Amino acid sequence: MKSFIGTFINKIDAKGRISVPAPFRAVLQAKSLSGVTCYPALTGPCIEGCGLDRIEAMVETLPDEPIPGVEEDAIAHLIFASARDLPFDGGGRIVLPADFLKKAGLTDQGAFVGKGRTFQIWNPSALETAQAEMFERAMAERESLLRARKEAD
Amino acid sequence: MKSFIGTFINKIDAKGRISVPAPFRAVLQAKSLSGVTCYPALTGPCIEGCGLDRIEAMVETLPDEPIPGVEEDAIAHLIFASARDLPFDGGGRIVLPADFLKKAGLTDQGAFVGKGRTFQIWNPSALETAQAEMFERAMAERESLLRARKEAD
DNA sequence: TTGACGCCCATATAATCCCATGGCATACCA
DNA sequence: TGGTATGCCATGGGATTATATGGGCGTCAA
Repeated sequence: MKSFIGTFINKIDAKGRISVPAPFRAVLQAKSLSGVTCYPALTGPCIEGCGLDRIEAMVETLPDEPIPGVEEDAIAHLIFASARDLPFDGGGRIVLPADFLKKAGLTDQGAFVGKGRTFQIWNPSALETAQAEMFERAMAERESLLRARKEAD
Repeated sequence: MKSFIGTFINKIDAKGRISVPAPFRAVLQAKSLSGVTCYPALTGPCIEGCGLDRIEAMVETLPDEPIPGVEEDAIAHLIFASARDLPFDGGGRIVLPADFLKKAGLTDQGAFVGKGRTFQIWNPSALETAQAEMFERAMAERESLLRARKEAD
């Protein structure tokens, strides 16, 4: 199973088009997919994407109750209602809908960030800020772990 | 299971290419891999590498929730965002991306350092400095251990 | 009619492949 | 044992291909 790896910055043209990085396209082509499925990320100001197969797998995991509970309904709504299937054009580009551009603060450039099973599309400068924060937090986490280990000795 | 052992210094050409040492390639070929996966090391000014299988194994350990927590999201980000899959060319070389060259201070030469399950790529002179420091610290550690043992007698 | 959208082609640049070379170590032969 | 042949490996450069990106044209719907 190939995964989405690496960060690639591409341009967004006047039509809202952006090239999906070739390595990411290769991951999808391995599943015979000719497009990506995108939805607003719940964890940050960016767009998340994956293959349609993953979305369909999500459907399977949801309980198929005739009368869904409030929780399931909310989850289904968040993911499925706002998800869009974006097909590649001849050059491997997708068109980002206006609401996605707005949600992620995208203007002239988009950064594709690999996340393993999924990827995200960020405004490059927002990405830099967010990454710095994540790094800080990870380092702090690491420090406290080392301290705990030392005390345990 | 073969592991990455030894140190090899190879040239970096104008295109950013560097030959992966044949013994290292053999380790990867044993796993039917035709490339290496590299990422900036957290512990020092160098690039770390391993087989793609090792990264994919990490994907498996991550929880596969439709809605990831912020924590899991950050972990996936730190692992995958800065990693790159670098395939071998016909001569067993890889091309090092510009940001890797910068991170590790690489210019005309790179030192491949075996670390068992992984390996690292260093600027040769930076490696020498770092190794001297590591040696100093190891010796100091040894001294204090010996002293502690003597007091215990 | 005016956008929005899908589809096509054009192009510069960057990445990838391919082959040639020289050095080193090993294997082979006289 | 000395000398030579062979093969692998690291490296250089050129040719070919892929990629990212810009723009044009027809179709459909508001």
